[in-house]
Amino acid sequence: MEPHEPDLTGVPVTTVLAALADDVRLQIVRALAEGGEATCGSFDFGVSKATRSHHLKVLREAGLTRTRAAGTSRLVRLRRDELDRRYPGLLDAVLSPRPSA
Amino acid sequence: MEPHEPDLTGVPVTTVLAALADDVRLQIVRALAEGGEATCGSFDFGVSKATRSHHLKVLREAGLTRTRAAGTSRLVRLRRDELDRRYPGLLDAVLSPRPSA
DNA sequence: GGTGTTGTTCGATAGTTGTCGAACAAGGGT
DNA sequence: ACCCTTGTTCGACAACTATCGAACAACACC
Repeated sequence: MEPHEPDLTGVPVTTVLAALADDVRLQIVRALAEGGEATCGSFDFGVSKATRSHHLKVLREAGLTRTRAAGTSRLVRLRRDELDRRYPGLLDAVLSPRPSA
Repeated sequence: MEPHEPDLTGVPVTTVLAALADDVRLQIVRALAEGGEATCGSFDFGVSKATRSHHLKVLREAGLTRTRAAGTSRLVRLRRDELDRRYPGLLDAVLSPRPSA
């Protein structure tokens, strides 16, 4: 099965934003931004593994992450460079909003 | 009725992103970013006025816009400065993504 | 080959959301 | 006073989404 990791230019902005507009997924993205590559199982945010798998699929299909097999695990990483090139400042703004209004 | 325009610091990031993650609302925001203040009726993007009113409410309650009465109309404007202070680069990135991947 | 680990997929379900028409409210103009 | 314009609110409805347990698949290791 192909991983279905789309070209960033082909993904509507609304799809990217919708992918980020969820608490669990935002925590995943935050963890990836800080810790680099990680296995799916490392994202234990109080949801079942079925739900986790679903969220990772949403992120992947929105072009936010890439996944590669590594034995029985799968390693997920953020497509930081590509995202920063297409949406400069978006990830920074979303991941660490300024305390000022 | 109070307009329910929240303090930006009190709105979760996911709420802001969810508000932007809709095609009609993004068109409204884009129009506001380019044209400044505008009446609700000026946003005719193929939806009924009930739907339009709903979208404007979502934007307002997410802290993206302010609304003030002006006769029988209402004038809507983008909270650009506040948003740029709290989420630097977000609006720019969302409103005009680079063509490069 | 069997067992355990790691993820994915498949229903099912409850909650949310986008959409509409119709009814309502508030002003302005004549 | 009457009407017209402009928006909001109220059900209603369809579509989507987040969530789960259970079943399945792939791989490693003993």
